[in-house]
Amino acid sequence: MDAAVTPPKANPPAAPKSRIRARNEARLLDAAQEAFAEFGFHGATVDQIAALAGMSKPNLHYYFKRKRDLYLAVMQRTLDLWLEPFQELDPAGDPAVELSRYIARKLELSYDNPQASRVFANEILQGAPLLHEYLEGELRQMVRRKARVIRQWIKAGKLADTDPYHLIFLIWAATQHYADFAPQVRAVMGKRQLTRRDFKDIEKSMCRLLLNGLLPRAD
Amino acid sequence: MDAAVTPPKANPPAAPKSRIRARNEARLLDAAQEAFAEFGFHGATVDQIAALAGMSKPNLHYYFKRKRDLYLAVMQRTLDLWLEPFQELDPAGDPAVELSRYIARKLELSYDNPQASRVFANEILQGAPLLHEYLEGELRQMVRRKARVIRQWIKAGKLADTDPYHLIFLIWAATQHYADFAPQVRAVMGKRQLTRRDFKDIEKSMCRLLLNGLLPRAD
DNA sequence: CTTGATCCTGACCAATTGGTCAAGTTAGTC
DNA sequence: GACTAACTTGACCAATTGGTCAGGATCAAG
Repeated sequence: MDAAVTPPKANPPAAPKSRIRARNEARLLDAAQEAFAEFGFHGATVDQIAALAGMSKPNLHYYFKRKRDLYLAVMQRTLDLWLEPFQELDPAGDPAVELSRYIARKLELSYDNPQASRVFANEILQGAPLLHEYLEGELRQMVRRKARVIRQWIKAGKLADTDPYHLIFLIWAATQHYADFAPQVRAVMGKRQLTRRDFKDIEKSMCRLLLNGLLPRAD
Repeated sequence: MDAAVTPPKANPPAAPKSRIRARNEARLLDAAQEAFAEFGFHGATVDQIAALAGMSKPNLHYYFKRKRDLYLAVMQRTLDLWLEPFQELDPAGDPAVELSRYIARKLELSYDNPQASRVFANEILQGAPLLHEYLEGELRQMVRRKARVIRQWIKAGKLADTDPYHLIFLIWAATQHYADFAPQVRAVMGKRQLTRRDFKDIEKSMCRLLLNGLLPRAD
């Protein structure tokens, strides 16, 4: 909960947060995430979020001065959650294992917390007005670092020659697709819900495809 | 421009469309697509769309009674555009060629018309309230048919064993990612714009990855 | 039990927005 | 040129929405 996103005006420097405050902020964040995920920033209303959190609108504004602050806070949370597995890609590990694990973890996030993914997707879709700095700063550096790792693997002959950036994008796109486009996936597959079991299948299919490719292998 | 989406109330049965009407509807559709792509359904305002199309709001309403009608019409157009290359996957062709061509065409669409992709993404993200029927009907059938084609290819030993549905989702996710998440891609890659050249690289990288996989091949 | 800070609310407001309408203008046809 | 249908608009409205405010309730500490 620190420097991942730099809000226009830094939040009041960490008041020690009473128990009530902590509880209510958490509730509001959950409610806001739900609303923003379903209706987008513009579509979600403050009244609605307050109602979802079981409190009055003025009380919401007591904790978050502006709708945008709430939105930022939600996104902050998501980013912190997403960074972790990406960071953990281990240069010393076996790429097949490392990448498979990363895919597995990203898919888990899509399964456990699709709302977070949707809020993020929405923001990017709108041109990322609030995340611009973050994307060009922190995220870019991090990807650059990991791209270097992938290039090492390639040089070491452990991975086929491929553009690291597009590989990363492919993994992001594929894994988040099952959160962001869930309604389409469900409709096309004719399922009412995607179960944990389904996600295990997805994981297996995706890892195999990425590692071995579509063309049959001799071995 | 027919049954892809069934609007709640069918449009007035094709009045012969004067030249002025045709021109203005086209302008409005373009303007609406631009606005919806950038701000989403709720975020885009009717005034804004009218202004973008160079006409007054009441005049807009003369052509499209409700904001939603405009939105539907935009989506209709996109769907028609997208179906075509998917339909053309040829069971008799070589899968490597067919899939590569499909990827290339989808990427072209992402490059030429990212707005359309974004409007669609937005709609799905919001739970696809208006596209539900289409997704569960027409699209589902079409995917089922193409999944069968892929299974044929697998059975014939031309393709590694993989789940056709997830393969299709992967291609959709990967190709549309470059339209929907363009701001992120640009920021991470440190480019101000993705050029046609960039898209050619993406195409090459994606096709190779998908066909050959990440693990080095003996041959 | 008092006191001050934190928390909470009903009532309200200004701005925005989707949509309407009566009245005007323009284009096409005889 | 006259007439009709198609097109266009300024003015307006009702509803929604983000946000405020003054004052009341509650909590924790002395």
